Amino acid sequence: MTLTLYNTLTRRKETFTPLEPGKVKMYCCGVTVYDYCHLGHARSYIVWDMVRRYLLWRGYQVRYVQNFTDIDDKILNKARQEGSSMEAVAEKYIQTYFEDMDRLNIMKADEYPRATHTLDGIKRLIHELEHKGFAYPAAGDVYYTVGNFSDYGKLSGRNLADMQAGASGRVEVEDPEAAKKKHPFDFALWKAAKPGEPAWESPWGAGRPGWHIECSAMVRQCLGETIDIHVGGADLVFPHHENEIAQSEAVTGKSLASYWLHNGMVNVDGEKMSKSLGNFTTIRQLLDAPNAPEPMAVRLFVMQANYRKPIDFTAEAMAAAQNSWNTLKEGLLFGYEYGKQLGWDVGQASCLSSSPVPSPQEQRFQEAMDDDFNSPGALAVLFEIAKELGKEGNILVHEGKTKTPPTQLEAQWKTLVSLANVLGLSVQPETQTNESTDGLSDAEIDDLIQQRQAARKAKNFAEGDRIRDQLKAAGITLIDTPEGTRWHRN
RNA sequence: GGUCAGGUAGCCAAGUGGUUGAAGGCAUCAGACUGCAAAUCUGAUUUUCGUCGUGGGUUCAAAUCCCACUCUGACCUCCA
Repeated sequence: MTLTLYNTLTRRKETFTPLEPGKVKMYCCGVTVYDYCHLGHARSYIVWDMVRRYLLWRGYQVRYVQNFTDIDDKILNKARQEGSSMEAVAEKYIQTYFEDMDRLNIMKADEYPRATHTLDGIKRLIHELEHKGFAYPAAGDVYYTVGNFSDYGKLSGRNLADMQAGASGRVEVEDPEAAKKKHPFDFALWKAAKPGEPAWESPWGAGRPGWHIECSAMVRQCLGETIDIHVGGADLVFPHHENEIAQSEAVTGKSLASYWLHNGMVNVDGEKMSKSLGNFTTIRQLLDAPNAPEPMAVRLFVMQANYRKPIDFTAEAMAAAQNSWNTLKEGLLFGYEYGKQLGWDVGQASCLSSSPVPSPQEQRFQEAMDDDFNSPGALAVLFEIAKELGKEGNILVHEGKTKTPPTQLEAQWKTLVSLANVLGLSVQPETQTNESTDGLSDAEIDDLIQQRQAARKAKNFAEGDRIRDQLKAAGITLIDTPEGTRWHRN
């Protein structure tokens, strides 16, 4: 089986062939750190985390690099608002980025380059561009000469003439840079320092780098002149990624990346979630709200759709994803709950590895994921196993034993856990049982259940139901079975 | 206006010519179970004509290929 992926550059699915067998160099455009991440960011990084994990599972050695843009007007504005500095604002939101991503179980990148740490590489690149005739200085700024790069527009499928025609019909915004540019689509590589703003010395005078140049410099510095996979949000295709190509390829004469992958946007009421529209929900707002979905439900929400298609964020959809996760979670917890009873050595989930011979489920999983990361198809396999284990678990609870051989259940469970892990979906069995929520201890709950049982035995159902309601209000759900009452925290 | 991506059953979402009489999830309803519930299980909402945005066409055969139309979103400005 071969892995195929949809390449924005060619607008079709292609077989994946790394530059170097068995190794993948992957670069992801990260965030500009001036605010908390919202669900659009969450989707993007969940998707690329999934891709990375899948490549690892497929046996590739993956080097994954993701940047932080820590020089930017929006960061400066924020700093002014808060009476703070650009560094302080950037540092704060880099930390909150990590906090949010940790909760979503997103693996750490191998390297996190920052614009402020890449100035030498940026200046060198601009210098080379200037030397090769792709850049020109203008009153302290330096601009890229779009017209000199013949491939300009190859990624986004546009040409300069069309864009100018289109732009003419749009409202012209007062742009102080416009007067300095030779061509309206030329873009800034270096911006002259403004009074009171952070600036770095350069051959063109004090100033700071433009946005696009940092990624070109970082890719080159961290991964080399050509990488395998370059990823980011679909809104970055133009102009950001187009400009990256223009910058890097003009200098190296080699293609920047073999494959360009882009994730679809998160929509709210049919419109893209974005800062400017004000229709965004931050990751922490969502996860910290009352009745918040679990982080894994958010992952599931994202992965239940194809990564390239837009998804509509609604409270209903999120609630549905939480319910879906509950189903999956039950299957994932099966081994922790019943493994001992079935006589198998559970060991540590992290040590689980799939058996050398792929099971039919693993094959179907791989088939789906090999097809441009068809995570909805892959999840169908997980749900089938989880449902089956859930059923078996129910039988075990009610009858104390099952007809299915324990070794078979063990294999099923291990398959489920390992495949779920490929999608970054995992459960923490310890915290499932030892949560000390809302003051009620396990003993107190057991005691209340005893009281309820006594009341029911005495046909005092009003009292029995009262206790049930009381526990429900405290977030405890009771499950009555012929053998007794089980309970769990919601 | 230009470029690109899509419109699948109550909702989300796979499926890109016959084994799909549409995977999987969610939801709702009914039955079993229960003192009543919850959880769970079974079935239905999706089985013969007419289901896959609409209308044509190709084919022995189409959700799946072709043409036209229509609707939606993204990008063309910072944006994951």
